[in-house]
Amino acid sequence: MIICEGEPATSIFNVTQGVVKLVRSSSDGRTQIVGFRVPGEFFATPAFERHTVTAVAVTDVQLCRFSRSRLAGLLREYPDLLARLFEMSSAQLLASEDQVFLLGRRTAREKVVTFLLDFSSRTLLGRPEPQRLVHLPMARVDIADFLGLTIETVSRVLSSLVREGLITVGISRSVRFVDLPALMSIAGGPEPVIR
Amino acid sequence: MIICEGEPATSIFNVTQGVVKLVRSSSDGRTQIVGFRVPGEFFATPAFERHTVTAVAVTDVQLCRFSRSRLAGLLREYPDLLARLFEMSSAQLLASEDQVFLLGRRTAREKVVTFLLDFSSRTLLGRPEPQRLVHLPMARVDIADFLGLTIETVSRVLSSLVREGLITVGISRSVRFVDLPALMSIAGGPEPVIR
DNA sequence: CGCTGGTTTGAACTAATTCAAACGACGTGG
DNA sequence: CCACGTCGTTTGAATTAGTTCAAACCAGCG
Repeated sequence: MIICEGEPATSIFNVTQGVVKLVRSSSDGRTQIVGFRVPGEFFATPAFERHTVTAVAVTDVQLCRFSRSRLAGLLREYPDLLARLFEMSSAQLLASEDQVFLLGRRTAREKVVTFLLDFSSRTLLGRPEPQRLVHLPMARVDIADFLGLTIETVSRVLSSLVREGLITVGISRSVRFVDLPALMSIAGGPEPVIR
Repeated sequence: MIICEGEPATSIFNVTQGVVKLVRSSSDGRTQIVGFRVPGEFFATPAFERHTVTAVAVTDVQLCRFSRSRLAGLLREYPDLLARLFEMSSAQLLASEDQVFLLGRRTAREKVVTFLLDFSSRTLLGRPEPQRLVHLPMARVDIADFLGLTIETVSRVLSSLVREGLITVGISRSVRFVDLPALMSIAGGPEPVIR
């Protein structure tokens, strides 16, 4: 666990290696992952006094920490940095709204396929077209917690995708996209805005 | 309709009267409301070239529009304004993550009660304690679209809350909270962070 | 070799949806 | 002023997507 929901926010983090999950949880034990962070991405916005999420390492991670005071100094020194922070926060808002649509209006199958494609395109740094192969570093329980499903449902959907020949699952949580067009048509999603 | 998803973003808006809904929709007709905006709140972030949501007036509205060019000028003139924008965007991100938890991990009943209490506390400008009476300007279909439910489910939940004596519904979409403690315990939600 | 933690599969169940119909408020026109 | 149509809302019955509970499976590891 890197940071914990509710504790005083003293730093922001940049992931350089590995994957981090951001979790919201309620007192009765239900948890919802509000996002994953892969290398190159930030978490723990400095806009609030306390952390709004719990951050947990999904794999071994390497992080770059900026203390709040250091950040304040940098902001004075480089005024453009604030614009960059604003941009990042806006991009995260956009991603969060995508997730809202996903959770509110899409079926289990659509959720899983969308997750596979999204995560795939996010982890191949720079390369534009969707990869045919993606490695999922997180357990089923994390995928389920991200998609608002149970692990059994995630597992069943993956099995059915394999049965229908759309994907194959290899060892160590790797997934190969066999019928990419079909997968993309299942993912569909909100009207694609040029982003 | 005030702005439309995907069209070039030329302005940002501040609501001064009435209520606006922000909608994401997919090509197959499913829609998800990602937020409501009440007087005092902004929408249509200037961070992207194109609008990421469709904004529709729920009631008669009065808006204050800032063109992008005007905003750019203001940003040059008042550097602190950017910090304010960043804050607003962060607050919206927080709200969006709340909604993610709501959609992903809570039951229909919890969703509806949470919505009632949240909307109530948001519309009473300034007054801190939750009001006993709230006016819902939007139709059932909008509540359903916000909570990822159907109108029938929303209606059924409200009926059951009335039957159990937790609320009463008056004319013209007004709702009175009869047993506020019980409602708040149903709403519960993620661990309350001091915000 | 046997244990452990994650994953898959099966069967029963349930929360929420779907389909259908009745209901009620409201505005319009006779 | 009242009948009528419209649109939003409520209620009911049947259906289903996803969950729950349970057991089997499997890979990695001491």
